[in-house]
Amino acid sequence: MIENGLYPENSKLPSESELSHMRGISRMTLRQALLLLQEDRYIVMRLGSGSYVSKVPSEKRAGLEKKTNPVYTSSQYGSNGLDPRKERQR
Amino acid sequence: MIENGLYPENSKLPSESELSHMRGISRMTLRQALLLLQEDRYIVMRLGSGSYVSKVPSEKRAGLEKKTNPVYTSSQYGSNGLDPRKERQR
Amino acid sequence: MIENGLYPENSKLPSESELSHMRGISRMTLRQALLLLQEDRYIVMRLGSGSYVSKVPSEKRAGLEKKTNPVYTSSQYGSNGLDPRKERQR
Amino acid sequence: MIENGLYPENSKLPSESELSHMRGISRMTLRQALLLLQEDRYIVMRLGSGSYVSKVPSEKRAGLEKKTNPVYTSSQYGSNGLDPRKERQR
DNA sequence: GTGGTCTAGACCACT
DNA sequence: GTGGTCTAGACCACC
Repeated sequence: MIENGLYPENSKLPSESELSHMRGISRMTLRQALLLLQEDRYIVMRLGSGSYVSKVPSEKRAGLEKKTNPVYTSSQYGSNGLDPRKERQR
Repeated sequence: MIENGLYPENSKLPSESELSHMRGISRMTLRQALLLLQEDRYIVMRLGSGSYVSKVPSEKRAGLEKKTNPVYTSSQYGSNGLDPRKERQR
Repeated sequence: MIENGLYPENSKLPSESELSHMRGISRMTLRQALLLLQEDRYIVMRLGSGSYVSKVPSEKRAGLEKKTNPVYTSSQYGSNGLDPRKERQR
Repeated sequence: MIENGLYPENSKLPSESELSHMRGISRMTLRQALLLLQEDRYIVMRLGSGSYVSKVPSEKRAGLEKKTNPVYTSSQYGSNGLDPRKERQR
C-alpha cells in the first residue's frame, strides 16, 4: 500500500485497529508486519501517536537494494487498500 | 534529578508543564511520576502553587531504606535535567 | 451498578471501552473509577482478560463499613446502566 | 467577536489560555466572561474539549430581545479579535 | 499560572 | 480483544 502511493512519505497510517480490520487480520499479525516495516526503516511507530511513513520504497529499483523483510504476494490490492477477502463468511 | 542535587530540600520544582517539556513526555505521564514521588514522600504537590521537595533520597544509603516505587534507569541525565531524546521525530 | 445487582459476585464487567461508552465518559476517566474500586477490593482487573466483581458492597449496611473511596451521587442510574446524559452535544 | 462573525455557529473558540492572552486579560476574568456567555446560551463549554458557539446574536435586532448579561463597550475590536491594548509595557 | 481532571485516540503488553 | 500506558490538548478549581 505504501509502494502504491496510498500512503505518501511523512503521512500517518490508519490506526493498528483500523488496518487490521481493513485487511481482515488480527492486530497481533498486523503489528508483526508493522514491526518488520519499522525494522526496514519504512515507517516509524510513535507511541501514543500513530505510525508514520518515513521512506517510500521504489518499486522501479527493486533488486538494487536488499530488503531484509521482503513481501511475497500472489496479488496486489486495489488503491483503496481494502482486502477483498474481508467480505467472507463468519 | 533530586538525587543529583539539582533540586534541594524545600525547593520548588519547575511546573508540570515545564518538566514535561524538559523530558519530552506528556504532562499526564509526568504527573504519574510526580504522584509516585509524592506517595513515597519525596515531594509535596500543592494545588495552585507547585511541587516542592520534601525529602532528598540518599543514593549512598540505597538498600537501607525501601522505596515503594523504585526507579529503573539504564543511564543518568546531565545536571541540567534535559532529556537528550527530546529531539524526537515528527 | 454493582450495588444494584447488575453485576453479581465473580461476574465479568463489560470491557473498559464498552463501559466508558455506556456512561458517556472517556476511557481514562472510567479507568480511574475502576482503579478506585479495585483499591477498595470491590473488583479485580486482570490484564488482557477483563475486570471481575470480587465483592458486592451491601447498601443496607452502609455506615458499618468504611469505604476508602466513597461515591457521591445525586441520583441513581437505571438497571441498564446507561447514562441518560449520553446524548450530549457535539 | 462572535457578533462580528469571527466565530460562526458551531465553531470552536480558541482555548481559554489563548483567548486570555489575545485580550491581555487573566484567565479568571476571561472565564467569568465565558460563563456569562454560556448563561445566555451563546456558547457551550464542554469539559476537556473546548468552548463552542451555539447561537450567534443578531446585532440588527438589538433591543428586541433582552440580554441578561449585556456588553458595554466604548469601542469595537478589529476582525482579527486582537486586543490593541496588548502591546502595553510590562 | 499552578495543580487537578477530563477528552479522544493512539500504541503496548498480555491472555 | 483485553487491560496498561502514552500523547496532545482542553477546561476546572485553586492560590
